Amino acid sequence: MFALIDCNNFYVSCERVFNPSLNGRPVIVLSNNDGCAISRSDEAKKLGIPMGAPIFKYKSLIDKHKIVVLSSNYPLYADMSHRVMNIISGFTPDMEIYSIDEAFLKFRGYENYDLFTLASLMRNKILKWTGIPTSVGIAPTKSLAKLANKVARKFPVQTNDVYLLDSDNKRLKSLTYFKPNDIWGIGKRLTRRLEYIGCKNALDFVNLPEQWVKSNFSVVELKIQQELKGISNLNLESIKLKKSIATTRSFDKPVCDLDKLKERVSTFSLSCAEKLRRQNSISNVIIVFIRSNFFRKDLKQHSCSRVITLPYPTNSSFVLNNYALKAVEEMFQSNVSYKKAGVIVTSLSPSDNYQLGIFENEDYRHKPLMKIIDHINSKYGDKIKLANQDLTKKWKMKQEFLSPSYTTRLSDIIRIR
DNA sequence: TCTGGGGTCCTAGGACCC
DNA sequence: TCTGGGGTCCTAGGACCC
Repeated sequence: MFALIDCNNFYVSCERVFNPSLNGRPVIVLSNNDGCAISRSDEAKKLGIPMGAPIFKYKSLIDKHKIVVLSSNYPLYADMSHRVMNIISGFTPDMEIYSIDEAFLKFRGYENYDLFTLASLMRNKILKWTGIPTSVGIAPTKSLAKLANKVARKFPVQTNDVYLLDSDNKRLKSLTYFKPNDIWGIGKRLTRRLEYIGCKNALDFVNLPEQWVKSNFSVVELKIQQELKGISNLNLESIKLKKSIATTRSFDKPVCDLDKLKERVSTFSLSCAEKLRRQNSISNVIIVFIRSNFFRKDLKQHSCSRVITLPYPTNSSFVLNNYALKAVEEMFQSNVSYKKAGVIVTSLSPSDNYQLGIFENEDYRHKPLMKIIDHINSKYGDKIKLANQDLTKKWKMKQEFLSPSYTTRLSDIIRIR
């Protein structure tokens, strides 16, 4: 059996652990730049704040119901996530950390155990040790465990936050209850197409001919369909290196100036290079994109990306930076206001084991320098930059409602009188 | 006025190879 | 008049996840 354990309203729950006055009140946590609501307490959900809601559109609702608004505090959430995952890993070695607030577990050889009781035990331990409430779904496949988790979340009182989907009757009942959109892997677009051909609930999707699903959608949806029939197709995935690494940002104010845009892309490419070195990878392909604000239909739109295959794989800040800047110069249009840009490095391989180029390879010269820079920057904060980067900290994320880093910064630790 | 960031996987079409 | 088959790699874009 597989289990999916999910932290309820994770970011909001993290905030509540250290600020209990938020309990029972509607709370939302915002995305970077205080743009959208990305975590909502049950109270805020009930008031009608949807996932991803831009807050400026909900100002009156927020004022009217005194909804507490917080900026996202990633150091706090990452640390709390770590603690929760640590506790979970004590229950079974077969664990896949699926996201910051979710983990899949596999119970091999647990035939004689009562999984419902075991899951409740795990849930209570996490709540007691970290203060984070969770829900658990248990089922024969990963997709069904996801669905079972939805049942637990939807009916917390009836299920005690744990749902064991262990019979065909329960499977059919759950599939009938949920919409295609509730299925893990079926999003808005596919749901629209499914509804068009008459699928009202998840069971209708499962009953479609497999051949039709494969040819009209793809093998991904076929696998999901089989998983929902109880045929296990997806296994736990072991921790592995990232296949791509990205640094992308929206700008507070639109950027019309090439030099400013270059400064941003430069910083993003260096950030990617640093992340590459941290996981001991090198990249062979770098993608750079810039784009205007597509919410502003009244302005001239421009969205462009360049995929550059490097002459040799590298994680050198200098090499990646040079190619990224060339790409921006090529793409930039002078009469456009840019709202977002990003750098993605992909086609990654291990840095200690790669094919050398015959003619050009500056990497070996940069390597010791990169090591020193990384060391200094991690020890003293980002002190070493390239000369074309912003040295004045002009680019700062909007975070007006930021909570303290309770668990990761000494000066922010709570004092008890 | 103000609308996030970081990932994965798949497909189609074009260009190229022998 | 009539022009193959089996591959790889690249690019761009789409769909999904949290």
